[in-house]
Amino acid sequence: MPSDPPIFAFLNEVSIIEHLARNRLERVLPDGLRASHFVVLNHLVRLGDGRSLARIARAVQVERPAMTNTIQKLEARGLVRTGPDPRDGRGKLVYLTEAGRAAREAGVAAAAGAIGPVAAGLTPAELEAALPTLRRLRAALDAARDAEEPGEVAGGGG
Amino acid sequence: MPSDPPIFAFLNEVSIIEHLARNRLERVLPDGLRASHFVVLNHLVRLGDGRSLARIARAVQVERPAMTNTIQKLEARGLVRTGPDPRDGRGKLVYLTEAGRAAREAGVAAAAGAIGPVAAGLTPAELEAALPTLRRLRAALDAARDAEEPGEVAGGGG
DNA sequence: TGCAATTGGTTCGACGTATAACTAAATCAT
DNA sequence: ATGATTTAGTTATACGTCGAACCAATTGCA
Repeated sequence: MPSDPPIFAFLNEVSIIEHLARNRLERVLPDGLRASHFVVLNHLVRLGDGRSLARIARAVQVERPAMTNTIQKLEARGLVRTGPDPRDGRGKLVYLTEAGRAAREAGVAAAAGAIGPVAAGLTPAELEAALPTLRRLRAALDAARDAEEPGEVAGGGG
Repeated sequence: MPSDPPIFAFLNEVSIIEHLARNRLERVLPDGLRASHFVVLNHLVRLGDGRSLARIARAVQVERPAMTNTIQKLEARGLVRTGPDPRDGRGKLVYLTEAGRAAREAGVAAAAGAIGPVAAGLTPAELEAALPTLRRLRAALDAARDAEEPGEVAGGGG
């Protein structure tokens, strides 16, 4: 049964890597911060805060209920604060607090410490060589989502 | 803040691709089969059945309780059957049923139909070019898991 | 202007997975 | 042999995510 087109082998590796990397990341993240929370913090630092839940949800590829949950947790920890959107009565904008920025910095450092050594066997050049393929595949999958809004997608990440 | 080593950008893409691909896969899998269930079916077809839960769990990178749950669901659906391990009184071996093999075939077909077109923009050669990097990174992450058994890892995983 | 369709945020219910803990059986060491 | 350690499978608990449903607000269209 050699029916194993490269795309399947590719996605298989991707899925295992995602799993291992997320587990590893969450093990070192400060204060029990979840990977999904960290991703949101990162997103706000990198792309700017004052964004609505729905916008962030689209960007980091989760459904709105998940983002409601994430933001509630982050707010309970004092890492973000929220306020109404003056331009849209439905909206709710999310802002980073100083603690949030600090947590993000700590998270980045922890991530670097945990992932860096693992990636030591791979050269940056090698990783960068594979990146375009990943980006194209991600873009294709994103576009295939029933032409739902392909919107902005979380930038570089880390 | 250019602190974005390729490894982070890489993992960011990986995590998004995993998410989109899994969602897409589960949307087409027959009978509400979950991706994690499909992975186990696939594993047994490809590498042979008559394996213990723990062995399968290690191979597909989930904890044992998750595998207990998965096998219970698969057994309830009649896709696998289980029996004691004659060589190990603790063990429980998992066997595919005909329905299980059929479900796997249907899943593969569905996956091909759902993923194939998406990957149309990427040439097999391009994907294969990136594969070694993915494999090396996966191996590195796997080895980094505190030297827990790096054991067999699910093969190509189509 | 007024009503339909869409969008934002939330809650509810279902589900998969992780960790911790427990029992049984196998393995190791002395 | 015998007790300590490890491993297999399971259960309990916590938690994050999804899909469906709901209401409020906005947008689109007649």
